[in-house]
Formats: sequence, structure tokens, C-alpha cells
Amino acid sequence: MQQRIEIFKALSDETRLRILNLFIKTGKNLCVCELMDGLKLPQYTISKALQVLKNINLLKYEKEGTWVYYKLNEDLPENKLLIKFLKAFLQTEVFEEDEKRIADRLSLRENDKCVVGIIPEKELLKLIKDKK
Amino acid sequence: MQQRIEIFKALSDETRLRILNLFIKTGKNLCVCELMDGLKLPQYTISKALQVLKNINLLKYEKEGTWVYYKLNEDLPENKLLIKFLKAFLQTEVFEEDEKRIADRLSLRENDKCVVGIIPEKELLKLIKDKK
DNA sequence: TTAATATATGCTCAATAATGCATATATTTA
DNA sequence: TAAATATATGCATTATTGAGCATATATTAA
Repeated sequence: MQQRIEIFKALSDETRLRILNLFIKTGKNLCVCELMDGLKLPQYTISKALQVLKNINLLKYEKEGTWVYYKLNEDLPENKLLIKFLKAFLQTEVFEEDEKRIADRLSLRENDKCVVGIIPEKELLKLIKDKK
Repeated sequence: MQQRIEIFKALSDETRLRILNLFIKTGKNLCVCELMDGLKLPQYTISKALQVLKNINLLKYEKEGTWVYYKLNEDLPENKLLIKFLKAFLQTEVFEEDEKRIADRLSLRENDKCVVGIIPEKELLKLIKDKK
């Protein structure tokens, strides 16, 4: 019972829903610094939100050097229904800005790996502009 | 966005999940005093939980005299997916006792209406025993 | 109009969670 | 080994929520 309640608690937060939305919409694994730019939120906010989602096993992660790539834990049978539900539930335009920003940020990947890290917004926008 | 968060907050509570489970499992409308006996919780706890679920439009209600019958708001299109999800999500044995108690309590209805009100447990058990 | 009954709600205290900052950890590179 | 970088976490403050009690409201019946 308590375990089920924890799932809903984890979903009762704007930052965590925005993060989940990006995993769902991009269908990709994402690292902390990419999510920072997608949501325009500080590192510790993203990191703490990820821990909560990991604790309910909705996310899993892989380390690659100092980078940590999180992704939806879609293999876990008990998650299938929930993820399906979330996909429909999050079908709304309120996340559009996040989705645009993460798309731009992901365009900077090389071989589908993050190579940028944490950089000032100004510098980020320049990189993106150059890329286009 | 905030509205969506409120939905998950409303589901992040044991009493409210137990109540929802009874609506889902019985498929019936239920009044406050019946839920009191199903969950063995005080009147104000049930009543407050119902207000929260009503506020997110997951429940609706009908008054009949001093009795108030709540039920799942299944007509509302945006609830269909959520209720479907909850049906599967609450598929667990942890609610068995609640379900037994509400079944007993509902056996005391006449013309499918509550006629018992709020009564001491001892008296309730006697009524149920006599009925059987 | 009074009493009884079903339900709702205001209030206080305790528990829980979010926020923001500072710092810790772990890995890579020089 | 030291510096730099990506990520995680401890802590203090604030905000939110739950529990329990008392009481209010609304309807019915005497």
C-alpha cells in the first residue's frame, strides 16, 4: 500500500512531471545537465527530482564516466501501465517550451552522447545557433 | 499543470485510495456512513477524504434527504483513462477486509438505499448476523 | 419549533515535504 | 597528485498536509 502511495506522491510535483514528460516525449536517455537546460532549473533541483523518480523505480540510470544517463524503466512490468497512462495524461501543450529547449540541447550531442556539460546559458545559445 | 498535480496529490493518501477502491470494486454509489463501516474510520475522516476526491472531479454526489451518495464520475471524459488505470493499479489483496465489510454493510440496504445510518459497531454486527 | 440524525468544516498541533545553499563524492584529465 | 567537472546529498528554513476534536449545517420527524 505504502509503495503505491509513494508512486502518486512522486508524481505530485511540477518539476518531476516536467522531467517525466521529457523522457516520454524524447524517448531518449537524458543526463542531468541536459535536463537542467531543458527545464531551466538548477542542478540540485534536477538531481533531487531524479532521485525521487528513481526511488519508485520509474527511472533507471547508467553511468558513463562522470555523466549519468537516466531513462524510463520500461522493462519493469508494473511500469508499463503507468507509463502508458502518463503518455496520455501528459498530452498537453504546457510543456512545449521544455520540449523545444531539450530538442535544441540534444542537437549538440555527438554520437548520441552528451559532450557539453554544464555551461552558461549565453554560451549554450551560441552553440545552438551555430549548429543550426 | 497545477490541476494535474492536484490529481496525483489527491491519490497520495491511504484513506482516499481505500475509498476509491471501494467505489471501483462495488461499482455502486456509497454514502458516508457506509464508507465509515467499510473503512472503520471516523465520519470526519471519510467526509474530508470525499471532499478532496470531489474537488478533482473524480467523484460526484447526489443528496437524498440527509443522506449523500457519492459515486465515481465516470461520464467525465478526462476521467475515463484515470479510472481505467486505477482499476488495474488497485488490483491487489490489501483491500480485502474493506471489501468484505462494505459488502456486509451493503447487504443491509433496502431498495438499494441506505437505511441504517451511523450505528455502533456492535449493533451493526448484530444486524449483519441476523440478515445472514 | 425542537430534537435527532447525516454530513461538512474550522481550528490547532504534529508530521511531512519542498527550497536553496553549501558541500561531498566520483571520475577524468593535466 | 592536483585541478576540473558532473552529479549527489546534508542541512536549515519554510510551506504543505494530515489527524483529531469540536462544532456547524441541513434535513427530517416529533
